[in-house]
Amino acid sequence: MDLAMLNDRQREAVLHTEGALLVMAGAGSGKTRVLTKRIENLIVNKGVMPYRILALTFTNKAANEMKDRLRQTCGDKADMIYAGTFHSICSKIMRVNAERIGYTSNFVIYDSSDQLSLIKSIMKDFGISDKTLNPKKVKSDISNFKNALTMPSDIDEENFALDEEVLVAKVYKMYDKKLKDYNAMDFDDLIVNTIKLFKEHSDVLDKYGNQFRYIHVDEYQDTNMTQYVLISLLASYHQNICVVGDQDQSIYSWRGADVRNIRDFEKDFKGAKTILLEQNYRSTKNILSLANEVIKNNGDRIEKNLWTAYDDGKKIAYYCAENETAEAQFVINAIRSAKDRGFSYSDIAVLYRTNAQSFEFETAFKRAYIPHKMVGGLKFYDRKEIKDLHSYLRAVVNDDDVLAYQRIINKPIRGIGAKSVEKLENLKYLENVTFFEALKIASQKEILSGKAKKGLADFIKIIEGAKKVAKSNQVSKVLEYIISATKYRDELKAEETHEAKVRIENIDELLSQIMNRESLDENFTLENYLEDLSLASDQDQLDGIDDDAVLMMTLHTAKGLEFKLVFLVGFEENIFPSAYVKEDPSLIDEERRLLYVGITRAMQELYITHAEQRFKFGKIKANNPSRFLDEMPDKYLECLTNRRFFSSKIKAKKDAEKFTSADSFDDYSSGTKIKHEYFGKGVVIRRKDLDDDVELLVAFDDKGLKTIRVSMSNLKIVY
DNA sequence: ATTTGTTCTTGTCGG
DNA sequence: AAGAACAAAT
Repeated sequence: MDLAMLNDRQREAVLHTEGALLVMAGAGSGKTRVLTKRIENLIVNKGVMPYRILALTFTNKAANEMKDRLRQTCGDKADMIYAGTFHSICSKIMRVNAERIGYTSNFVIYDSSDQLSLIKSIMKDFGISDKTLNPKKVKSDISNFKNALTMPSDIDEENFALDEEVLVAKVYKMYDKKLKDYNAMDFDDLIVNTIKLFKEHSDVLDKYGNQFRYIHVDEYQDTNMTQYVLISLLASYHQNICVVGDQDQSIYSWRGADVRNIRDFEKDFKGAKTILLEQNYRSTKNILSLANEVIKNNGDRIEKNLWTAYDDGKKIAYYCAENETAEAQFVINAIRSAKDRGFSYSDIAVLYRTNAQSFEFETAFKRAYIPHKMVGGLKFYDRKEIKDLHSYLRAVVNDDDVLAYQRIINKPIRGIGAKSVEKLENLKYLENVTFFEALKIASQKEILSGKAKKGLADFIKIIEGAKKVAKSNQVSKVLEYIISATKYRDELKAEETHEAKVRIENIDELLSQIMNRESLDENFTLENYLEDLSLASDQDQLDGIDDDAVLMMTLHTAKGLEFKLVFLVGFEENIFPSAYVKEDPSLIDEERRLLYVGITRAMQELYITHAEQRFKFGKIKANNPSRFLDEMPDKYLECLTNRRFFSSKIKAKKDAEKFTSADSFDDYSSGTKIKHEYFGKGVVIRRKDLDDDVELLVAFDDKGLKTIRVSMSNLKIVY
């Protein structure tokens, strides 16, 4: 095995196989290489059987890449290592052992939108309005309960002082019951139920604990409490656990990730060794220095000395555009120039804070004939027609997937409305049978109205037909059956709209994707398909694409990736950092870490852009440059704008002083109610954005119409 | 009483 | 664009 390509620290991490090991790996310090080499060393030099190695990665793509690299040195044995995300490994374990905790192995996995619709329907049943409880808040509360391993049975409502908390607990209990009744698990359940399985069935834990002699966890800074518990249980058998991570790149606290895991690793695993990887092999000095300068502003972090042997490279280009169109145009020009200088499209990525920003770039790229690919975002699989067809497939696999049945039972319209569905679900509980059984019973009895009864009979026929096809045919055949039996395509065709045409194209695309998978893997089953679908990550879309195209994605999705050229766009207050920091200032540190991740994706050139005005929710809004701009020393930056660059920095500071407790320029859109020092209360009629100021036409309650400049007046927004 | 069609509101980040 | 609230139709 070739260890020469590793530096001393990396080599140490590769060879330190016994006991607990924490690798603090700065951005671009070669952690993937270390993990792969480490596993290779275990297999090749230490003769460890591959199935005794567990590697938990952040995406399936990372796991596949690891296997691909290992296959080159270890051969087909590489496929036997257990590599995957926490969720996919847990799902694998649950499929084998589901019966032990009251599930069957064909359970479905509910995604966020499934969760939300289930929560909404439960709230409706309880008569809780959306105003009393925000369903999204309930969803995150439930997730927090699960991530703290607080089971519904652990909750005693007596302990809650607030009515709201009591209600959330009530919803949580029903939510948990329904998931079990539906033979479904949400993402949190995959982990929590595996822990439950291990705790309640020591023989199962023994099996896996003994099997996994070497455990690896990548991106450890983004693991949550349940994931920590899970690996602790498994690692208690052989104590060989290696985690890799970087505190400064922790960007998922909003979904339960807890940096305490990485911070307390040495306490949690006795005798742990820590190795620091501080040499960066990715970026130029300018890029790395900028990243270091920015992240310095975070409190509560361990100082790190990330360095590179590379040259200074180009300065970071900063561009302040007039509006979002000009911002996209600047990016296009810079891409063309990069092409002329010998870069490929695929060397380039456009990174943004929110998916909504992608639209402008997509249209601009299309117009400019720049090949591009959007990663993540509104996913293909989130489209209505695809979700409908998938729900049919889910219904075929799982008789109790009530959510899937609810979605499709009246698609196409069969006269089975909400009330009928409610009756049907009641019947399921009354007769204590699966939902599909309940449908069959209902169609024989006089429970539904004539029209609904007829529709139900048709529906049952379709599902039974599809089940029959599924028994002895490939997935594509089942789907084709469903499409023709439901006349799904025919109905769209009859619509004769552009939208319907696109939907038909999507359906055909879905079919061809499935057929493609079938041609590659003869054991490709419907169950496999649904499983892969629910566990796929955004980055997985990059697997196997080799088009020469500019990639567009969110900063979160870009984690772990690198590009020669990076465009960091929308560098503005209320976008990056997100407007949510206004409500909760403690969020700023994570925004800064996200920026750190963004900057360190760049290898050679980094461009940061900002639009002074942009359309948002149908209105023009002016945005100040990101406050993070002030944290970037001028010596690393080069201004590529004929507009005011440094003045905008000064302006931001000036604004901050003037409006410490008030609001910044961007909040004075038309319709805003304001209060003026002398003129009193009024409403903004029109706003005009000047170079360094904003001019407002205001209708004052007492003084009539006045034109004022925001910078000249002491204004407050009246809510 | 239910279902179907229409208008209105809303919008981080994702396995 | 999609779901929710509301109005109209059966």
